[in-house]
Amino acid sequence: MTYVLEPFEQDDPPSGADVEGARGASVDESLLAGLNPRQREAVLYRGQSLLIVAGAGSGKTSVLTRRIAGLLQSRDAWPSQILAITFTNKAAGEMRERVRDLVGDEATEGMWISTFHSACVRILRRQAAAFGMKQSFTIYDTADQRALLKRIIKELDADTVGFTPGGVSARISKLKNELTDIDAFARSVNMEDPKEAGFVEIFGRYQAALRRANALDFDDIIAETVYLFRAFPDVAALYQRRFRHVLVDEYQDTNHAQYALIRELVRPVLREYVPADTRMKLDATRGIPGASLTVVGDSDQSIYAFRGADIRNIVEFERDFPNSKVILLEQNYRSTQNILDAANGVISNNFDRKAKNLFTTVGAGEKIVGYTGYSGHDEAQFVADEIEALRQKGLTYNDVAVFVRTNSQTRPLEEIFIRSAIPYRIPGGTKFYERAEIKDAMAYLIQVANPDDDLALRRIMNVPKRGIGPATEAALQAHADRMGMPLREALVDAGQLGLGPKVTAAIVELGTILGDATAVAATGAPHDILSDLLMKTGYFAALKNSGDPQDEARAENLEELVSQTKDFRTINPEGTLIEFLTGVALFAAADEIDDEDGSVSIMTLHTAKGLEYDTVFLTGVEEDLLPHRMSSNEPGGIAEERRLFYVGITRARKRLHLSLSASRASFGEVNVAMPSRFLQEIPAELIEWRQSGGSGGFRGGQRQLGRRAAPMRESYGALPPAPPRVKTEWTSAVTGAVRDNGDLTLQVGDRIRHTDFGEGRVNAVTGEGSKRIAEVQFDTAGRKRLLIKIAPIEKLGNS
DNA sequence: CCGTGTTCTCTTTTT
DNA sequence: GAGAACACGG
Repeated sequence: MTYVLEPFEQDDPPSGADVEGARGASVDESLLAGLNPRQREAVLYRGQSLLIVAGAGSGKTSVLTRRIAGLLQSRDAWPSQILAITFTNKAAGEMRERVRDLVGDEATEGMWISTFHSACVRILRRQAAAFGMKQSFTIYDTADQRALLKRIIKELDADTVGFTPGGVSARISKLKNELTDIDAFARSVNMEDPKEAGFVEIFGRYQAALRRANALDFDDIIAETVYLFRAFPDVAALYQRRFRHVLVDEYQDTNHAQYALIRELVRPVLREYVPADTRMKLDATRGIPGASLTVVGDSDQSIYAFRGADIRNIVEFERDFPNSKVILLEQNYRSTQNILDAANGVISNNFDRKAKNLFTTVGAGEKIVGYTGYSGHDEAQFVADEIEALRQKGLTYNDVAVFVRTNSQTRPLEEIFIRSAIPYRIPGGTKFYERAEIKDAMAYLIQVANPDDDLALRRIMNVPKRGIGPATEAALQAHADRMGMPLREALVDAGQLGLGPKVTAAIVELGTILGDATAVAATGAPHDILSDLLMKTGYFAALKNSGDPQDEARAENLEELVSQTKDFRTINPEGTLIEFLTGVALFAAADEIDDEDGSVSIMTLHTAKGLEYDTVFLTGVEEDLLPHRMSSNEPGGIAEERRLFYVGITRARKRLHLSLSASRASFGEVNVAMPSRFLQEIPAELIEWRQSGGSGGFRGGQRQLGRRAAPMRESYGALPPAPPRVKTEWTSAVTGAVRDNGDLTLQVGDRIRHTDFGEGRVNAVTGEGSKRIAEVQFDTAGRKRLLIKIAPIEKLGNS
């Protein structure tokens, strides 16, 4: 984890910072070097509110960082008066780095460059007392949230009437993103309806439990900050006075709560909240004018509607902030014209958008390569072969990214990459922090930092095994409820509960261990606390002494966690346990991308946003995957999927590969897949379809690891233009001819030949129509299941 | 209370 | 095809 803490204490502006500086001093010409006129304007504009509509690859990060540097240079701002919000911690780190390169080290001090969540957590910790929480509050991730909801639903027997943790959490999240709290919601809803009343009950209990546990979920982090500002104008004024320039990146992906937060931050400061001795420039009412706001975004790249992102925030910016200036950046500095033409072709199918056409001066570049495999593995093999072929031409693994729509698509890619000895990483896919043993260790740390967190305690109460089962836990819980204390305090009272001597001793010991750790939590080094806990509780020993071979790996993972806590302390010498936990909770997939570690990155299209690569493989361009099946019911769902495709395409600098497969395994079974409708939106002459050459499947399995054969497929050149929009069948010219065995009928006992697996005998045939599957016992390749319609097979006769 | 074996559900994307 | 939930026997 590379998360770097910013100073925790209130970093007051340097004395004199609220003086009206020598405004309008000039910006050094060198700061504007290489910028086009529009970009220059975006750097230099000094009005109240500015919207930069930045098409993909239009150099917005460059503009944003220079704008910040320019504000400093021209004395329009002190560093500490700047608040820049980015989408990921990684983006924040890079922005800080680039501003530092422009203006020097000390000039970035006190500047806040962070994500919405990090900034809000920072504010909330400082102001915790104001809204009745302890500074040590912990953050619940989606899994914690679900675990808690599951418990509540079970308590209420609400599962029997159809409430699921997932469904409820989605709904709560939505409400919080709309700043609808439990009271407002309860008022708005018909409580006669048992379904609604049930939801209100669950929501209420959930919120109460969070409060009792001194915890916030992701959505609370933003919403509570807004509520805090609204309830305490004096607290809001503190930040309004401090942040005179607010800059927000990826504005199209802000949700209502985030929008409201920004509105609060740039609100003028009323006279009553202006200190008497201020030297800041006052407006006519003797208040302080609102901070200047710069937002950067592109509605064509809005891909987080499912998370409450509201595209209207950017579309209606000019209405929301009157007298705002809008600057459009359309020149693209990233991709070749072919790639941009494909992108423009796709996105122009979204109606209801402002016309915008990306262009470049770098020339057409290479054609887009298309490939249709007959299975996910075949598609993955194409990617692997192509990567190796490009490597012969000098491309490095770092330059390559493989995009997927869903996480499950990474599996065949991983398998083939391992087989092909291609180094890869899956940011956000390792799920290190989601492993059971890591969650256990984290629960210990959370419990130590925040003893009110009953959920964390329940998780580790019997890990390692202490003989505390459900009955014992219930007894402890009952005692805690009776006394009105957190579960943690009940541990030390175990002796009063008439439990067995052995289990009582174990409980008291746990209480003591946790108590000792909490005593040093505020200042102690996280790695000391963690290794102490792992030793004293016997968790580490339990894994080491176990017979289960997997436990060895688990122990290693714990060692890895310990070493991460060490790294944390190296980077942040004063970093506390609670700060470590915050960093982990707010750590995002994109934060772990390392573009210099010599490996190919495999990631979801969502994670890919904001990134760029020389060579991009966009895989699974199929109906039901992209656009995803789930999106087709939702209003605007297809348009959002199209934007997702657009985002993927525009990540590529030089080479773009679009691939798909004629069949896709999901949820254990294989289904026939159809090419995505989006493919038809790309001018056909831009794509050069490669044939699968009749080969496919686990071709990689027949080659030696690490040694590469020359690229094996020949190009058949561009294929005829796409047919009109109809349901495409698999003989389609859209995607290049793919094998289609038509109505080939196989029966048990038939002999067949497969291009990769050789000859075999059909053992069974199952399924209907295009999904008919043959189970074949091959003479040498073992038993396989094949989709009869598309497998590269021929019938030899009946044996 | 614990371990094991079986059945069942589920898969979109994420701070 | 995996992970959770449940049932059952020690």
